[in-house]
Amino acid sequence: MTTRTAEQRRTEERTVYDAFMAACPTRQVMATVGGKWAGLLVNALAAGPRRHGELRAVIAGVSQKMLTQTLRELERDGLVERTVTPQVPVRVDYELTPLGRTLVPVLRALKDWSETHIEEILDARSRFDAAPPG
Amino acid sequence: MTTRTAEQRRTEERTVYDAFMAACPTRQVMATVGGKWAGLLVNALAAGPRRHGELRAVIAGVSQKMLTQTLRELERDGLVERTVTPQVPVRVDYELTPLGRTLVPVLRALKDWSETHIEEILDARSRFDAAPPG
DNA sequence: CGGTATCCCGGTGGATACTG
DNA sequence: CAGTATCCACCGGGATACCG
Repeated sequence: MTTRTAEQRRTEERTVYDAFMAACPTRQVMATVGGKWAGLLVNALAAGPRRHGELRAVIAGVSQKMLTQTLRELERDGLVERTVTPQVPVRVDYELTPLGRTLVPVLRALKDWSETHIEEILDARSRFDAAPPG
Repeated sequence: MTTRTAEQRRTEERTVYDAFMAACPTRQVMATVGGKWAGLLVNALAAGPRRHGELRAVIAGVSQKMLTQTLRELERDGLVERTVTPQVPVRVDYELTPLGRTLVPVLRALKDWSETHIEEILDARSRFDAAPPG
């Protein structure tokens, strides 16, 4: 039988979708920016260049592993530039690239929306969680 | 000795940070909206009410588990309203709430930024990945 | 048709220790 | 000070099967 089963068709559709999703610009951006620390980092760097250690202090709570990792991702995407000054001990500065700076307003819009509506959301959650179980 | 060790201090700081992060509106919003499907879902619902099955078709690739799960989260946050019409078989419609609709422009801004700059990002990645290993 | 319940895998991200 | 290397716990999310 040449007819595909429902399973086969779904798997096929999913493959197609995967390709589509992988190409989706928004998802690709979210993969980097949607991370736990990326947003905070871009925000912190919006004020100007910062050293690794300064960021650790400002972001408070981030492990140096995640800090380095997130900075690498942002650097890879061309949002942040890493500058090494060879001295002892070595000095490393991070700053937003022009591309990175164009992202700041977008993130701030998201932040503004969040701060404006967080109460409504929290209220909605309370109501939802208190909803009759039947 | 009443003096705290460095470990203790760091753990303490992290606890404080945790409380702070947990309260951060942006992070709370991202927890819901940053999900793999939430954005696409809000976008799909921006055009009007849709049934569960319709969404499965439109979003193409989402499992019904994730669809239901994501819709629940959005409903819990008051962004989506779920309407059950008791008939056989039962009919369920989803639509954006007024609050949910205010999120649409913000998401679109993010989408626009992504589509505008995705090429630059992709280029940056290529350059970064091709960078001299030394 | 819409939803729930399980099981399971992989990625994210935290702790810790070590290098230059 | 900045970064790398492990190890590991947790959770998002996919597959599958079953309910109303």
